[in-house]
Amino acid sequence: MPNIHDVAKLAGVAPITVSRVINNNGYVSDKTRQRVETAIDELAYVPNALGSSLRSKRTMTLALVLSDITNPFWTTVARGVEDTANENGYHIIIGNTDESPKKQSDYLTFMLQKQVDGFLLVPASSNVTSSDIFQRQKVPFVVLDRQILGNDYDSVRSDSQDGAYKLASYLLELGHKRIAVITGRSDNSAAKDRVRGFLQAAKVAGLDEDQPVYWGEFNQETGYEFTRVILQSKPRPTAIFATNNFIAIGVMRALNDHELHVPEDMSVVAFDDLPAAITIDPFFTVASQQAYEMGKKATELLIARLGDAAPKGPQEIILPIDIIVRRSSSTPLDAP
Amino acid sequence: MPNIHDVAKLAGVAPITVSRVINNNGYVSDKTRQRVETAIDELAYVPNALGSSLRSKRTMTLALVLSDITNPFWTTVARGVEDTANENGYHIIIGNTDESPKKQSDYLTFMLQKQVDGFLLVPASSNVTSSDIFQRQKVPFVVLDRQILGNDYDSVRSDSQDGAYKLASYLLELGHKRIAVITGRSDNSAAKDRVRGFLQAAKVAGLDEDQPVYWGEFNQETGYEFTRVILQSKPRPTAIFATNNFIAIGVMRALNDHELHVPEDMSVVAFDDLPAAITIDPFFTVASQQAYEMGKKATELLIARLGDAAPKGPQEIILPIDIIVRRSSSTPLDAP
DNA sequence: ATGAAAGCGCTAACAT
DNA sequence: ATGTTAGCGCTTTCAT
Repeated sequence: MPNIHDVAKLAGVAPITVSRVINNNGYVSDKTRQRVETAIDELAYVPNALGSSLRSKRTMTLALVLSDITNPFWTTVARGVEDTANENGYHIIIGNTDESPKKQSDYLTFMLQKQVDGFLLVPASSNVTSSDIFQRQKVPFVVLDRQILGNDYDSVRSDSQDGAYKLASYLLELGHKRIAVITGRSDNSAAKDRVRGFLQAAKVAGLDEDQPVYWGEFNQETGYEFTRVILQSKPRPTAIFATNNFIAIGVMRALNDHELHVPEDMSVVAFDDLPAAITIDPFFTVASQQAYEMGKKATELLIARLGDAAPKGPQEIILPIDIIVRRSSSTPLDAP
Repeated sequence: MPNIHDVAKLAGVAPITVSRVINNNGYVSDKTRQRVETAIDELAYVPNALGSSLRSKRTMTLALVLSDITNPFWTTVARGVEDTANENGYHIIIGNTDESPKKQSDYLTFMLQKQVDGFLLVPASSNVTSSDIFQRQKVPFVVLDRQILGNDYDSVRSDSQDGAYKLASYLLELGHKRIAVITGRSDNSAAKDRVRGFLQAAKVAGLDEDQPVYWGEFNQETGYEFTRVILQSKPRPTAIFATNNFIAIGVMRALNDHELHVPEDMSVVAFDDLPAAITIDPFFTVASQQAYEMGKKATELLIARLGDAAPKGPQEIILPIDIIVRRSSSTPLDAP
């Protein structure tokens, strides 16, 4: 493969001049630029980013570490990140942690080795002090969706507590008196915030505070299994509050298996909409997060940190949540 | 940030010895290894992969360039690629082309600059001779899902023609006499193969060969718009054959808008299953591709090429397709 | 079992 | 407007 030296020789200039043409900086006369570009084409020269980055100490690459790109919510966040990064001349590399601190740590190490300029992190667990590794390595990072220990970091997340409050209030106004909540792990701040918002709404509505709350994972199995438990419980709740989209799908599957109808036999509401692209007929009443916007805002903040536009202290951006009422919820019937 | 030199100094050895410890190759005594590892921990040393790759000419990174990670089919392929790559010590970086040759070309250039060891490519268009760029740069690549010009390249794809043949035959056996096909762009070999398989089945069944075929994009809009056209056409088809999952969703939305029931008023069959994770209640009769397997097989082939296990000539791996019958299809009623 | 020297490809810093 | 020099951090090659 030809290198910058070969191009320089063919064009009759010094390597640094070729570099100036490629990166479009410094002074190069039009005539010289022409000659260099011809040489580049002739040799089909592709600059080696390793050499460039090693010397310049910038890779123009950002790392996005999230739980699972299979979840349409995260896919949407990722597109927001990718689009915004590209607009600013950056590229991204993605890692899936599957909520495992071990996988997260492996990816962070790998990406640090690759010398990414900054990180966008959805922490696998709030208990892992993943921020240490960044601070030691002096790499800027932005935390998405969740909170971690300490408060001296940049973050972008939805107002989960308020969203849950509004979604629960809506159910309560319909007249539901007993609502089951199925949520994620207790070391996930979003899972906790959503439960907190729910309980707050229940309290305001004057309900007894021992509404059933089931802690599991943000996945379909959790939704499925706990719904089976809920259906056996007495008094049986008239509504189920799923704190993410996968849990909601598990809930629906369990209800279908029991031949129960939604919303006639059970109301179901959820966090996180499913993208229109993969939905035949939007059905769930949801607290809809601004997924694309979350990715965009976080990336803008990170890129600002990398340049001169860095804000002073740690930034905390909280995005509002909208409630969208659809057909999965209605006034309660009397429990059987 | 500390470098290999700092670690070497602290451990009282030469940098090359540190390198040997990190990469676990060459002879290092246990005692020396111990000292080096202590030094690494003490300094929180993270090896710089840029220096390493620049010298060794290997990045242990593969590029996956596909149309759109938002499509659950590609998400599944990507997980197959990622898992297989990781098992073999490789990492992947992903680029979305959105079926645009320009975006594809931009990503290929970027990834070549990053010196990836090999490419997994879902070509945006069969007309673009993207293989040129690889051959010039002498980077191994494997083509997924589709065919491109020439035949001297490695590829992994589903047997689209046979899958379409079986899916169409199934509809024909139910008694459908007029079936509309909605498919992707004609420069997409998979779109063409599926139409070809369909027409072949129609011919075998003795149907007139002017079954309506609508060429568009592999997206929801195409499914939606053409379904509206189909509903106006005379004689009206009794079944719609969607050649991918997004088209199928567009079809369903259009039918819902017209208050038509599936399968009572119209049978619908599709290529590509939707993942169980995001499906409440599997409904479509589908030709199901082995998405994960496609990613896995392609990655194994690419990694074999990179090592000594390289097969001789170009390999062409064709995966079988299964038909799964569900509730979206039935015997036809008389057309209105 | 360990090390010295050289160089991968590029650009920062400093000329001219 | 263009060039020279040096060096980013690592590993290949060759010694010992």
